[in-house]
This record gives sequence, structure tokens and C-alpha cells, in this order.
Amino acid sequence: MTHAFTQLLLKWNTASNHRPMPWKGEKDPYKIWLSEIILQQTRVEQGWAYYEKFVNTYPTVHDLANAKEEKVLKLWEGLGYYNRCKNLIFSARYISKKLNGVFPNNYESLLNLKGVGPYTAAAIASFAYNLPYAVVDGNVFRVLARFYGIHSPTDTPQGITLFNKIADENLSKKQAGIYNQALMDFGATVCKPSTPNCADCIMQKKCVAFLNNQVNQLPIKVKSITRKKRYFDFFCFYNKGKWLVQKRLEGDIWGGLYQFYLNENKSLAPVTVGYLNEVLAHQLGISAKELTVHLKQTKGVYASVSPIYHQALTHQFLQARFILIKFDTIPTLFANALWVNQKQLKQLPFPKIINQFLGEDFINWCKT
DNA sequence: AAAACGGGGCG
DNA sequence: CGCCCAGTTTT
Repeated sequence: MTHAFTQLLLKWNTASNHRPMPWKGEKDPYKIWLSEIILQQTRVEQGWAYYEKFVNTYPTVHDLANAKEEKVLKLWEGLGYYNRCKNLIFSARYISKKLNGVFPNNYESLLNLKGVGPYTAAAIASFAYNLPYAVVDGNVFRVLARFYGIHSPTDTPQGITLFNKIADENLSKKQAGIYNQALMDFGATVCKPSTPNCADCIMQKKCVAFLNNQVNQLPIKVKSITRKKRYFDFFCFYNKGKWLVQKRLEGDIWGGLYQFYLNENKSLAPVTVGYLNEVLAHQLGISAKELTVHLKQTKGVYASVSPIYHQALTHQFLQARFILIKFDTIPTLFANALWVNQKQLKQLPFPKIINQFLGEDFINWCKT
């Protein structure tokens, strides 16, 4: 039998769902996959332009598979959660080379792709192949929690299991793709996280949360976020038109992106000659005394310090400073580093907080 | 079961 | 400033 919820949702979809999106109605599983990866933990408005850049630059899975990782990361730059991009490339190569470009066409094989979890597998399965798998994303948690008045938390394994069960029971098996799309559209435009449009809602008479005046309390989450403060001093080493950059390693934020030589601290101390000497000596692997000699030989100069840049991430609060150090002759080796000119620099992917600096103070540093 | 992983918008 | 967003992976 069909649940009242399902009937109301499909009715709303036919009568009142006006939400155009570039991937809506798309049947190419590759493009659907692309859109779903881009949209993980990302608002539709934010992902929109990235989707269009990606389908234009890489129209087929082979185009993406053959692209250089750095190019793809540059296209992803600013979107965050960069592992999504690396998994995207990995899976594109797998599909292109191992599967001869034939996209997986069932739930289990979709789930086997790196970067594809239960949500994304259900989304592709239902949108591309109309297979009966219910998507469970933030919208679905919220809409179901409110409609059925469910007080189980949406961020514990038990709660998630419960919501998966309810989502599956309510799915329209015959119109899985349309139902899933409708449910997310409904959650995003009517049953919104804050200030939901209950006054005009077609589900009003059946919505447990509305009838009990609990709309604003649902869904329930039990975990709260804590933000850790971090302080970055980026040392911008400059020599004869080239800048020293390093590729960040995995295991922290921004893995695979580039940065200037980083010294992370417990706070932002005043930039003194002593501090600079200490960092520089350590970076060069020599003692402070040797450093003095070294600086004389290479004519190292401390030129200037940028203002402090701030950025708030979900779990971190960042402050960053950029310290310009010019050499007249090439300094001795820097491990794991690359000297690049300004043009090459622009082609590398950087974290947002570095890009802000590159678009402001860095320009002036290059002129002087 | 919890932590890690970006960046942006909203109240 | 805290919460949320078409979640997944690792610890």
C-alpha cells in the first residue's frame, strides 16, 4: 500500500514543485554522479557553477579520467572537502580503464566506487536507472522526522537505521527517481531547516510535528560541534621571480593542495627577528650561528608581514599570516618544495585563505 | 561510536 | 556564533 506521505509528496511535486537545476532530469549516470559528489554537504547554490564547469570541461568520464589531477583540483578549488575530488578522479579512471567507460548500473556496484556511500548510490540508482532505493540526506531526515514526529536523533547509528527503514517504507518503488527528487526539493523549499513554510504546506493536516507544534524542535541531533583554533605563519620565500611552494600531504585539511612554507603555532606571536631566525634555521636544518653566515651569503632579507587573515571552517577557526622573505641568491635546499613563477603559481590549487592573500597583498609584493 | 574533512549562508 | 547544507571515510 502507498503511504499518505508518499501520495501527498507526489501530489505536491506535480502541482507545486518549481525548482530548476542543471542536473534535474539528467539521465547520463556520469553527470548524475558528478552532481551528487559535488553536492555532498554542499548547498545547491554553491555547487551549481562547479557542476557546469565540470560537465563543460569533462563531458565524459574518459575526459575526466585522462585529466591531470592538479587540473581537476584547480577546478574544484574553493568547494572544500577535497577528498571528494580525489575520489572522483580515482573512480573516473577506474570506470574509464577497467570498466571501459560503462558506468556501474546497480546499487551494489555503485556503492563500491570510492566516494560513493549509501546516499549517493541510491541517488544514482534511482535517478539514472529508476531503481527502488530511497535517498536519505539532510532533507529526508528533517522531513520524515517532522511528518512522523520522530524524536530519535539523526546523528547516531541507531537513529540512522530507523530513518533508513522509514525512508524505504515511504519510497514510491515505481517512481523512485521522481519520488527522491521530490522529497529533497520539498525539504529544501518548503520543509526548510529554519522558517519552514508550514502555512502553505500540503501536508499540514497529517504532519505530526505541525499538529503538536514541534516543527522547530525536529529533527533532533545529539552531537554538537567544537571549533579548534589554529594559527598559521606562511613563509613566502622569493628568489629571482620565483616563489617556493609545497604540496600539502594527506592527514590534515587541504591534502593535495599547495601552500607556502608553513609554521604552525599555538598563537600568533609578534614577528621578531628572533622568531624568524628560529623558523628559518629549522627549515634550513642549520644552527642559528650557521644561519647568520648563511643569510650573509645569500643576502636573505625579511621584507614584510601581511595583515592577519581569518577563516571559519566547520571544526576549525583559522588565523593566517604571510611573511615575505626575499633572497638575492638561491638558498640551500628546501625539502619537498617547488620553485614556481607567478604564472605557474596561478595554475596551482590553493586553500581559500591563501587565495585571499594571493588576490590582495601578494600582488603588491610581486611589484616591489 | 567518534572524528576528520571546507566553505558559505542564515537567523 | 551555532547550525545546516543532495555525506563519506578513517580511526
